[in-house]
Amino acid sequence: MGRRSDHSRAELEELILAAGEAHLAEAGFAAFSAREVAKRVGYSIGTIYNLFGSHDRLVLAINARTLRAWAAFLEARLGSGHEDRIATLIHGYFDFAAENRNRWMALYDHRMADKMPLPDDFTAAFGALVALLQEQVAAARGKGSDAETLALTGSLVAIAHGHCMFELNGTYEMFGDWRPRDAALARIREALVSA
Amino acid sequence: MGRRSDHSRAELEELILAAGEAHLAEAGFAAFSAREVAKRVGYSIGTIYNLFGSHDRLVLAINARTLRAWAAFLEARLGSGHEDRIATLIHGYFDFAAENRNRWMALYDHRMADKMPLPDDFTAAFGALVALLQEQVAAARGKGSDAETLALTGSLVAIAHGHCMFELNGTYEMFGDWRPRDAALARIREALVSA
DNA sequence: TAAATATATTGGACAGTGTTCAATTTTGTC
DNA sequence: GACAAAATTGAACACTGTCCAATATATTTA
Repeated sequence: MGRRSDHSRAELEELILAAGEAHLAEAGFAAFSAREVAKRVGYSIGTIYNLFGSHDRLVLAINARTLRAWAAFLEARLGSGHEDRIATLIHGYFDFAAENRNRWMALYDHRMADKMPLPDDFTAAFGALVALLQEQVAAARGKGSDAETLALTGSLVAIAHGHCMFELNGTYEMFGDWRPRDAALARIREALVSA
Repeated sequence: MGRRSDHSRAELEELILAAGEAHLAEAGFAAFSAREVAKRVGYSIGTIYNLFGSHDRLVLAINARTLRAWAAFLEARLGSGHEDRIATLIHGYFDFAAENRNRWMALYDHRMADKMPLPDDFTAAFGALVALLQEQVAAARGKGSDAETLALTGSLVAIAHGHCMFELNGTYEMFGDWRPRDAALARIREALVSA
């Protein structure tokens, strides 16, 4: 029924993303449905496709939000003034993932079709998160070029990711009473010492 | 229709799993379809449901095969006689994942509904893979209880997993010219030294 | 052997999905 | 008010997982 000035374009986008985020958090990636999001905001499925183009891009837009929320979460933790900033980051990493299970999982559940380039806001959100982490890694090791620090950051994030994933998907049960979170911190400390 | 003695129950299962594996390898987890598997083996969709019960359990059965293939792949590499067995394992880990992208990804794409226990053959296949790895970790460190070795194995696998995932899903591009495979090996060496 | 029972197999039906797009309704402009 | 532009709709399409009454084949019994 034509342009509804109930909401501006930007407001409508925000509305859809907020509803989509809630739906994703409740249902998980596999059960996420664009039609359900449309139902929640009271617009038709067509409108969602006009604004976001595809299921994929809607998920990516929500994922970009998740990345921004994650970065904000970590910054808040860092701001709380604990002096062991690496431990603060690792616990923040795991806590965010655990408290936002489905949203965090969706970050990795979603595979982009072939080599379609990622939307800019997604890449930007990821870049901001990486920059935040890199800064702390740089401070923790003191020495080394930016390129080396960036590469080391990649490795430390990969460590955290692997351990966090195993904690959330139950794989950890295969390894006795192994505690992924503590192990991640230990491995990252070892890597920083060796660097 | 009716019972076709063309294939015994076991033969039919094998037929379906082989076709399903091929389809999964070609299409990837997101596009995997039980109907397509039925089409490939020339049976109806109902037959697949009679044998496997659900889409989920069909995927799990294929995933169990992938785990067994992965373990066999690693054993073959270890048998080739290179003396640096840790490096052999890491390269085997990454090579298998790269050569069987979609099948390897499906291992992690698939999330079981809630706390439904995994089928026995899946758990067994996973256990065998872990045992294989644990044996090499035990040899590499020489000392320590079985429980400690198992926990360390979990941590090393998590490191490999995180790095391998970042290599396959393109995340590595965010970290300059970082090479996940080499980094994984370096981190694992550090962890073994520190252990 | 023929009849009765047990077991496989089928494929239509259902509710849901992502995606497209002609038709419709609203808004902005002259 | 008339016209053009833009936004919104929802039916249509091809697909999915899942269920299950009907059917076809095997096996067992008489």
